[in-house]
Amino acid sequence: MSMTPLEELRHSASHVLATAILRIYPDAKLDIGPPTDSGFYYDIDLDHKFTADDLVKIEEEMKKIAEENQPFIRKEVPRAEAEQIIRSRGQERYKLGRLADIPEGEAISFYQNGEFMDLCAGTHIRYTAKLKAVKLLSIAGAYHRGDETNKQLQRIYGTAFPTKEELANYLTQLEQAKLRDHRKLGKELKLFHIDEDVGQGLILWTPNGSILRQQLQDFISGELRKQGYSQVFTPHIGRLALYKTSGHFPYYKDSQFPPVVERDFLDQLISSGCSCAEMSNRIDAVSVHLAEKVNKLTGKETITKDRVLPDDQLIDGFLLKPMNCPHHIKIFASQPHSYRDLPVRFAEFGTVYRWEQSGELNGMTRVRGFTQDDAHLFCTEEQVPKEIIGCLSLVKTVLTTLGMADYRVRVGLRDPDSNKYTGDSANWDKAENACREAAKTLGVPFTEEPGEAAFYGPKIDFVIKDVIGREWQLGTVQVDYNLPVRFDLSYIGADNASHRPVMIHRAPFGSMERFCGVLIEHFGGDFPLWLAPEQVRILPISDKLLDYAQALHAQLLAADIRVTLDAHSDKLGAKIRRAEIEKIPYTLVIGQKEADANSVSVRSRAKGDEGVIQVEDVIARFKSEITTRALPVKKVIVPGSAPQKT
RNA sequence: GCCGGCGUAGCUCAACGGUAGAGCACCUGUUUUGUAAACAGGCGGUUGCGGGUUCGAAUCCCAUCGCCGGCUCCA
Repeated sequence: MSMTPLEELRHSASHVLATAILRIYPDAKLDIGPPTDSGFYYDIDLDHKFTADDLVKIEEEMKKIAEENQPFIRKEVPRAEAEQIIRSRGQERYKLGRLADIPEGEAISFYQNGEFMDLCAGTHIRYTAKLKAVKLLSIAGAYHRGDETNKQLQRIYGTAFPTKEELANYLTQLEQAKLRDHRKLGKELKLFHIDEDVGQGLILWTPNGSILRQQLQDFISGELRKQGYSQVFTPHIGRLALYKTSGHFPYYKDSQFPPVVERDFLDQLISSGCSCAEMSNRIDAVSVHLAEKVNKLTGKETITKDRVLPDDQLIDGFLLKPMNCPHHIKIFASQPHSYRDLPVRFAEFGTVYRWEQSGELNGMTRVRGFTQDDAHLFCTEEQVPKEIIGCLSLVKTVLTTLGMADYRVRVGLRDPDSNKYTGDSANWDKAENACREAAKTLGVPFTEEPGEAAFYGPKIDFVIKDVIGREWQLGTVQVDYNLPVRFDLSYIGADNASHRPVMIHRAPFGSMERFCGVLIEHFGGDFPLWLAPEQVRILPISDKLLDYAQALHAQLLAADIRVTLDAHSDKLGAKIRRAEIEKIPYTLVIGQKEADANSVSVRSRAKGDEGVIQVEDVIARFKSEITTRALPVKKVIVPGSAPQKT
């Protein structure tokens, strides 16, 4: 495996990090230290817990090692000698396991710099003196081999660049990215709130954030009408049996909110002294009737005998819905369908709830309750390719409209070694092919990733990075041959026989919460006019202009523009400053001159003072900018800093 | 869930064993303003919640909740 020069530099930095750590903490047991996209890390097992002060000390030691200008020397050895080297250095705890990973017949190499020697395939820079710009960034926990049943090690993250300037630039970039963090902007611009009394990962949309979301929903709804979708509404809960039929329960029990058990059952259970374990079994269990039905439809023992209990043993209850599909399926199944009706497309902004582990929650991007811009398409097998392409074009429309170009496309296929997938493999092959072919039409590079499929079918995901480089799946299109079988869906074909439809699940935004989180960061809070919660603010330069200001305010409101009036008795500069901080796209300054001429002085956030314009003209301009969903002009000024006074 | 760090006024932060403070925001006056901060006064905190140590706790200890960075997970 060859490394780029930058990776080589960073990987060498991780060796120097290990060298420094062993100098200060000789008892440290090393695991691995690879380069990453933005730097490097080393995983270390040590009783002493590293602190921020330790990082400073370690970094100083690393500088010394760089100054010592040690050469990196490669040494290839036979396996037995490798083992002996590792033992002699007291590093057998993890390194022997890493040695065992190297296949027989492959070269076993060590790299030595100074007194330090590490099992390593390489490659490296030639001398430590080339490490001129290294910075240790953070300490984190990480499981050995990424397996949570293994011991958790301490991971030290750092980064390195060829020059000090590049490092400084990178660190500045990191700082600036933090200013755009949706959690920070969400608070500053009053877009959303998370309250611990309401619960972790549950978003409260404040008025400003609600405008943003509503605008996006209106936008997508308009696109859906053009594409022949039907709006539906469904409740937030469904009976357990529904999810036992779909297969979502109990397979995903750990990532669902626990079921709501009916009161009668609860009373009964309490009086009968039912144990927790027994209760859990009886909730998970499936009736004889349902098991037989599902097994017959799927043609195999999908629901095993050990999950079946007699009806009087079953505990009924409801589940907060973890997805909308079963509800939409039931709408489809509620009426007979002819091939002439297909495709049937049901759309709903459907709110779902999932029990994410507390440590995984993150602002709006990883939450426990979220609203998918969901839809389910029911079509014939022949219609699948065209429908997938239709869905993809919708996602593209969305991303293009918002100027989001920095995303990647992932075709999620099943993992051939896993048994979590339902349905027969011929259908899987068809569905995977349809996805692959549709992805090719996108005109965007995509990767095929085994193991990324949903349990019921393959999918095409749009993945976008947040300001600190974390990837989030947004839009998704999934092909499903399985749920139609489980729910015994059918339509009458031209041959007057019953046929099985194919389902497509799709959500161009993914979830409103995650999408808005990413969107806030994408725009850094400087939303295009059509999305800005407050589009225009009127700034009278004195109270004497209030009458004119109020008339103007009414006029803009009548034109359906989100406008406010700053009636504080502050100087103009203060009003402008406030509007800038709140990232209001346009301010209209009015003084006597403007009032006399039925005009306004326009100041845009992007360009500053744009001069005096007639009221009718400025309204027309705003309306046009809103209806075309124009993207904001990039500001030249760096975010967060005021322009210098001249 | 796990490892580590952090919770002080609406916001950003100070006080680090000895009477909880500043700026901004907000309210009230004064000011009537021309493109990024007028002036004065006022309101506002059982220091996340609960225990403990101490003459005395925001500060030290324990527990719990929440947040942050990773890890694991993500239908």
